[in-house]
Amino acid sequence: MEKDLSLLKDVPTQVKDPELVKKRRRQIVDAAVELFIRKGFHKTTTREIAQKAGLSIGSVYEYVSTKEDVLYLVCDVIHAEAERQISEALARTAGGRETLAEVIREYFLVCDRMSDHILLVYQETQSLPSRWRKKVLENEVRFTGLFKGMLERLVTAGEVPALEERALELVAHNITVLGHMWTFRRWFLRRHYSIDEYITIQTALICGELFGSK
Amino acid sequence: MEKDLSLLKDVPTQVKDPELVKKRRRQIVDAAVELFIRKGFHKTTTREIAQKAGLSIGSVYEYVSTKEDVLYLVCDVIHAEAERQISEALARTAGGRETLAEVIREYFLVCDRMSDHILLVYQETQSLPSRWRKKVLENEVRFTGLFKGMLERLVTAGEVPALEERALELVAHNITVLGHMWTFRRWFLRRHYSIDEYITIQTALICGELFGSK
DNA sequence: AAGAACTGACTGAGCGCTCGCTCAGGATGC
DNA sequence: GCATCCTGAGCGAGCGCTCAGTCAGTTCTT
Repeated sequence: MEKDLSLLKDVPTQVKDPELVKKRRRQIVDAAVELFIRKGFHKTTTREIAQKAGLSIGSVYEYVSTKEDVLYLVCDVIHAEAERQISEALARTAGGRETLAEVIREYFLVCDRMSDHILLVYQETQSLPSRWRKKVLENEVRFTGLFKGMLERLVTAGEVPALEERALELVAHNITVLGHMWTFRRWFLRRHYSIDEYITIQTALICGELFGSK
Repeated sequence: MEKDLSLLKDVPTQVKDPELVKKRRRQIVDAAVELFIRKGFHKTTTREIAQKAGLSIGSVYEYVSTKEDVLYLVCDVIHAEAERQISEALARTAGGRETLAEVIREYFLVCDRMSDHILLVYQETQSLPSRWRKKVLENEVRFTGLFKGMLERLVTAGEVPALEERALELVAHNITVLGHMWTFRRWFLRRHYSIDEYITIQTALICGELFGSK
């Protein structure tokens, strides 16, 4: 809900009723996500978005002021959804020895389920006005921060050998990006590995990074 | 030169003289690379490309038949350049114990130098007609294959412990993508790590993957 | 040698169309 | 009857691509 407020500040609307704004924007975003995934941002027209959302173009422009606004809203709900799922997974795990493997597993499964969306963010972030591109990138960092925090907790709990802080941070980035790799190399990886295999092998490799010779 | 022929087959031209085609396409690609990097594919107009290349739009369309053709040519020379540099590095290294670290170093340095170009390929591949998108992705696999080959040679030479073939292949992918990571997270990484630090830490981590537990 | 005929690279005005966005007017609810 | 929300025809800027025409250089003809 704090989120909603910040969005209302960032992306202005002509419509007074905040509940209505929320509802209509949800319609718009849902329509846009599917179209952007299928055709890309540039090849999707505002008319298509309006039609699929069940609104007229005029109405759409009551709730956003540019097409880029729509893209920003889309990126935002994708991030929110991904972060929600990961936070849940982090909260679920006990914090013991198996935490690392469990969290990696959950995260990679999220990447698998949301691969279309992750790809979308990767490819279209550049089309955002720089002010919002920055926000999207900050989200990525916050996201990686979740892993870094977990790793640090494991280190202080003695579950994982102490590494330099900088190395630990890079491991967090590596985990994040290896999840993304499953999405943007899936045209190759899916032909050769199941998601379970992928998770198993990558987990072993990451454990090698942490426990391995240095 | 085999390459030139295949390009002439893939991307037709009205102009008879092959040397001239090569020269003019070089002008077009050079102009387009800079514009695509700065403004993106969609926001760059064919007129801008023509002007920067020192040709009229009409002339440009003697050498390509669509704007997408230009993008494909651009992706192609980027790949060719990257592959050339890596092959050279691979050939230079002796093949002994230090090969792995050296090749990783060279590769990451290439990624650093070419980061704008790598980013471009990542973001605009989707704008290619599917026939060419496929070709670009095949290039990525061939590229990763270079690392896989090197790793296999190290294993048979006994420099690296034997891993399952599938794990070894994923390590090759990981190396490739961690190089790319330096480019598409540079807005963050460059603020916290120098390229040398990045190489040192990542190399240690990758060695952990290979020599580490499991 | 000189003109005629031809070739092929190059030019750029302009066609046809798309698309983001607007705004005057209509519907609805209180 | 006023505020709020919705509608969609229409505007106009911009874009990819075309094509009738130019011209330097080459080949053919006499």
